[in-house]
Order: sequence, then C-alpha cells, then structure tokens
Amino acid sequence: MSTMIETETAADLLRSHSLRVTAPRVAVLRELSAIPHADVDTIARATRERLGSVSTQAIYDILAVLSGNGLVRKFEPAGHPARFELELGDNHHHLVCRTCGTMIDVECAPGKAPCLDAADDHGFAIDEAEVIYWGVCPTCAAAAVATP
Amino acid sequence: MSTMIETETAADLLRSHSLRVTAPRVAVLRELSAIPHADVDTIARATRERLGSVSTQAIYDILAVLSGNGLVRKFEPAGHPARFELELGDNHHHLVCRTCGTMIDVECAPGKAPCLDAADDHGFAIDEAEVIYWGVCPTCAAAAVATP
DNA sequence: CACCAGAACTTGAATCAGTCAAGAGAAGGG
DNA sequence: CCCTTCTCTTGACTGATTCAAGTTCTGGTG
Repeated sequence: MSTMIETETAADLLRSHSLRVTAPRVAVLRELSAIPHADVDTIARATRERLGSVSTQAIYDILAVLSGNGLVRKFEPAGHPARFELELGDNHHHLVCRTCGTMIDVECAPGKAPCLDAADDHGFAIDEAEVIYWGVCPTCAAAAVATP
Repeated sequence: MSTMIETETAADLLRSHSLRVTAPRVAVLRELSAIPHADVDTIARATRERLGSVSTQAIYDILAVLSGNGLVRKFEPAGHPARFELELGDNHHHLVCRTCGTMIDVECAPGKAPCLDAADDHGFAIDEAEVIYWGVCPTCAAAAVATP
C-alpha cells in the first residue's frame, strides 16, 4: 500500500536536483509514489485526472528527465511497455508473471555479493545488473489447473 | 568466431524436435549459428542472401516456432529490438554496452547458487532469471575520453 | 515587480518493431 | 501419388515511442 507523497515533498525533490518545478512534474512524481510499476499510459491517465490535461509527450519528457537525473528508475520487461518507479536506492529486482504480467519487487539476494559482479567483465565498465525473474503467479497457476 | 553449422545438422535439429524441415528454417538456424545475438533484420538479410527471397513475416514465424520449441533463445534488451541465439543449454547472461549496443555473453557466476534463486519468490513458480549487465565497452570508454 | 532567456509543454506527424489475417504453396504421412 | 496440415507470402495494421516546430511558463535579473 504505497502512500502518495505530498506536493511539497515532490517539489523539494525537484529543487534538490536543480530541476524546474512544474505542475506536471509534481503530479507525475506523486502518482509514481502511489502506483507501483506504472507505465506511461497509466501515469498519463492519473496525471490528467489530477491536472485536467497533460500531453502524452510531456509525460515522456518528464519521465526522461526524471530518470536521467536519478529520481526515477525505468525498466522494460520483454513484451511490456516501459515501467517506472521512484528511485529509492535499494537496487531491488523484479518478478514478472508470464501469464498476467503482474510485477512484484524482489530484494537483491541478501548476504550475497552485490549484484554488480559478472563472472568476467570483458573490460566493460559495468554500472548496473538488471535482473528480471520470470514465472507464474499463484493466481494464474491456480487458474491454469482449473482450466486445463 | 562462431562456425556455421551444416545444412544436415540444422535439418536434424528440426527433425529431433518434430518440426518440418524447410529451406527457410534451415537457413535461419544456420545463420543463427554464425551470427551472435542477431536481430530479426540481420537474420532476414542473411537468410535472403542465401535463399534469394524470404518474407519478413516468415522470419518472425520461424523464430517464434524455434524459441517455442527450445531451439532458440530470445532476449530483448531495453532500447534494442529482440535478439536471438541458438539455445546451447549453458544459461549464460548478457553484457550490453550503453553506448554502441555491443553485446557479449557472460558466464553465469561460477560456484555460486544457480541464478534461479530470488530472495523471496512470493509464491510464484519462477522458471527463469534473466540477467543483463549494462556498462560501457572498452572502445566506447576510450572514445569518450578522447572526445569529451 | 516586470522582463527576458531558456526550459518545458502542446500539437501533430512520423518511425520502428512487431502482429494480424487471408490465401497460395509445400512437407510428409497414408 | 494424394491429401491434410503446416508453412510461407502479401499487405494492412497496431502500439509504443520519437521527432519537430511552435507556444507557454519558470525562475533568475534589472
């Protein structure tokens, strides 16, 4: 149950990153705090409900700026439009249901080496290890048994 | 330096999975054995060079059948079209350059628990852990220093 | 407090990757 | 050799995202 952050909190977040404070940006940040793994369409819808009218392009621009400044994390599971979430610095991963697309946060395996280790980095400067777990959620698994 | 598999080898591969042997399928399999991390366009181009003319839709269909039957692995790094490679059963991961898009195979971290462990599976039946390492390749890193 | 420059937003068209659908053609079991 | 079924071709179409040009607004400055 995420709770939506306050307008002032969102504005401060923007200021602390030297970004201009605008109504659409504040609204997008607030919605992101309330909707887990939101896609562009969902964010646009929610933002419009709050502000009356915002162009889709603006949503794309805002999300690009926010993720470019490390305020927001973007991830793109195969077969789904891009998803966004507030960057909380916890480097968690994602678990996606192959059947219904439900997405859940998963802790980075605890007590193990940080996920940034590749066995051999081939000279690359690796800055991120993206992990997506694919499977079937309990609900879909139950439905599959019921309807074979 | 991958070496292209023989026509007969490709045909046998198809037969062993009860799939019909057709010229386009054999050609796609052969090209996949020669081109690492090939995308649809690259495969189509190479296949046409060999066979004269094959529809793009056929390439999509063939790749769908091949990956549906476990002959081919598909992966979709954010911001790039889907990539395909022969399934060799080694469950390796991928390292992608953020600048030029170069992709390299990376061993699954050796000696560690298999990559299928999430810290908490939330009741999901997890069947795959997809890992993509993001970074900058040596060439692009050097170029970035030269042209600041 | 009004002004200005540059950043942000709107509008509308365009692109790219991939999918859908209907019909013509070929693989391979009988 | 023939028939059924799967495969391939053709062409239209969709969804997600990007590009480009013009208008509006934010926030620092006089």
